Amino acid sequence: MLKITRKAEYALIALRHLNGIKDGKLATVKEISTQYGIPQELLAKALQQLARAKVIEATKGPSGGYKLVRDPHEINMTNFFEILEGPMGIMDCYFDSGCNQLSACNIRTPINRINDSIRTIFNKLTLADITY
Amino acid sequence: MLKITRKAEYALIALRHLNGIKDGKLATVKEISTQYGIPQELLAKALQQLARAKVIEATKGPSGGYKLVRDPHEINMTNFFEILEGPMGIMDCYFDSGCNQLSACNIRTPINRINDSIRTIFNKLTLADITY
DNA sequence: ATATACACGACTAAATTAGTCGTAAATAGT
DNA sequence: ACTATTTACGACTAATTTAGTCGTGTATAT
Repeated sequence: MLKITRKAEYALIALRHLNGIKDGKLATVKEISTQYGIPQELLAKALQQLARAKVIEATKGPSGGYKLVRDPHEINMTNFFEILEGPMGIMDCYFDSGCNQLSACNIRTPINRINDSIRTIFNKLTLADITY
Repeated sequence: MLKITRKAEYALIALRHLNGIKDGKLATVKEISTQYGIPQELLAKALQQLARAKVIEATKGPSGGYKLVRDPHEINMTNFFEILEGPMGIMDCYFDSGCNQLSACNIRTPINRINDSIRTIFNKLTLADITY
């Protein structure tokens, strides 16, 4: 329970890698996936999502690859996870309104408080923190 | 992502319910499941787990049911979730040692810090907090 | 006895996650 | 222009996890 997906895990490994390479240099999906033993296609998808979200930037063609384009201090983990996995909450009702229990539910308020606590943690955590 | 299971959700609703009823009184699975619109068998299982863990106490037979036996302040949420769902961590490697990425992994340390933060939140949260 | 309520393992169904494949588009080097 | 390389992306399948059901057993109050 409370697990993140492998896709997010892989993406985090990749981001950290990108953060570690020299300015201007690029890293390819292939490089990263072989270096860390990650399924290439799956990592590719994750990086595509991050590229769409403008967290990283892609260059196509030979000698292409990805690089970080944002300050690692500006990439917070709530953001990061929501790019890859959609809304982050321990229960759907934090976002959805379509709940069948509805009126009877006696834990909505406390659950929301927990959610907020977790989101606060992830809001404060940036890629820079992950990098040490 | 980072979701708790429905079973845990149902159990939380039930615990809160048990916490709200008069001292000495019991509540049955049937009552709770109909009141909150929860599948009876699934709730039954969750409560059985909590009973085994001595968080609640069962009385069999007619006019039987469950009651809380611990001080709500002593039931913390890490405990609670781990009774129902096993080890709580955003990644398995927090507990498992059998990871295939292993040596190459560049995020183990930061991931563990995140895990600790989340566990700290849940450690501090007790059933009493959930009840308001 | 009987009806009520918990205990529990086995099973099925649904949903989510993980991973693969095929194809397209851009581009650097020749 | 051709080719090899690399990202882009949707469709698909496989694996795993979660949700929910069923059958059977045991305790007990009346």
